[in-house]
Amino acid sequence: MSRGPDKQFDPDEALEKAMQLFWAKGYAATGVAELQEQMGIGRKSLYDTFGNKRQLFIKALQLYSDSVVREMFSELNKEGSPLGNVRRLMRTLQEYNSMPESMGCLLGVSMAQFRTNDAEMAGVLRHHIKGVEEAFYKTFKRARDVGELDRDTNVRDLARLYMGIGQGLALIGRVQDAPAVPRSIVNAALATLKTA
Amino acid sequence: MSRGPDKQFDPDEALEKAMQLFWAKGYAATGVAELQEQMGIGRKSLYDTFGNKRQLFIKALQLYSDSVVREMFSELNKEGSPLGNVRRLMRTLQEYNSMPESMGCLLGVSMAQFRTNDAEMAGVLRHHIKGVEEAFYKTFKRARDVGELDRDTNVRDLARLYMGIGQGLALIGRVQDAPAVPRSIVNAALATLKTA
DNA sequence: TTAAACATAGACCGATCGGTCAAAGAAAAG
DNA sequence: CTTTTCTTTGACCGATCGGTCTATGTTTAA
Repeated sequence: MSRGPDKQFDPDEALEKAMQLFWAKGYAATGVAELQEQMGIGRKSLYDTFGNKRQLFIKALQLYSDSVVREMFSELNKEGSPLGNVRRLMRTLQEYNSMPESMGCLLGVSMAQFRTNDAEMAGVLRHHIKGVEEAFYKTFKRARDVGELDRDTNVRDLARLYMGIGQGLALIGRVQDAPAVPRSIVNAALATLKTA
Repeated sequence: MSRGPDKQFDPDEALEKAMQLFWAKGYAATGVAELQEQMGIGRKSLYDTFGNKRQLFIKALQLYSDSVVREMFSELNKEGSPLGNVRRLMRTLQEYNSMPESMGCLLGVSMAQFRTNDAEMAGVLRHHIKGVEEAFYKTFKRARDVGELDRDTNVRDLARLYMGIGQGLALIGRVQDAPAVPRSIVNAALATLKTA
């Protein structure tokens, strides 16, 4: 048996580049030629390694969840006050989405390009945002357990609200040229958490 | 002087159809051939009347603000409790974005396709979402004046939060197949308004 | 050394992209 | 009528779309 030569590029690095491009421009507006240029690989390699544009995109979503989202939300798992962690995360999100060239959230950008009529893609996106919801859910539940939230707080609802606020914030950040609006959104969001 | 024949189509109706298509699919994924088919006009008529695809899209955004958004937010201007109006509006948004084929908000869908690097489009989008912010702002201010909100409530921040929640809700609604998540978001959002 | 299994670059495919243009038709003014 | 001005149709443009395929390495096993 022969195994042939190894790839001359790192598929993970290439996928990372593809993710960045999809993130900035969205699925439809990103061309394969542009992708292969950014990824630094030939077209055949792209199709052999990732299938096609759509499958590449789905893999990019997975990578986004596993890296960007995971990294960002790792804040929530730190020790100490759960609500403190939420506040720190939200301030980070505020800062991030205030930058003049901020690209928002790849999941949100993608939800704007697909709908339930594309059952597979809608399912993939639901799966990923469910992950965000769960991260908030665990944290708010912990907050309630330690008494930082009222005992009758519906932490499931609250988690979904914060996921929604995050998506709205990221979306709006894409077209903002000043930090005022993101700041307001996070200010008002965190103000509601004082009902402890 | 001769005036020549009138148009055989209603530009307003054609623009309405274009708006619907951009709304469902987003700017990049909507082709001109598709547009002219849905609008029921020839290609030359489309370009003579609306300029080009981009200008047509900008006109569609304007129409969306003037019709869909205006209609939806007229709820806020009704007499009676300002916060009651907000609650009714949010429940309407919840219902709308729970429908299995919901398309979210054209403004949000568009923010996902453009960024600050496209200065003109970013400005147009900022302008339109500012309108949403103002609608909430006036209502929350009125709520504070009537004592439905604490005197020290930052109504500007609150307005921006609700605009953000609305965008997040609309975005998530595009890929949801069950009403649970939109319901949670609105439940939790309205729960924070009880601090009157 | 030869053959099999892989990866590479890039030509190439039909289809579609956004946009233009020429020809024909229709209405109003003379 | 004719002329002028406008609209319509649809052919057409170069460019790009996503995707395939051939030809050429390149590496490993036999």
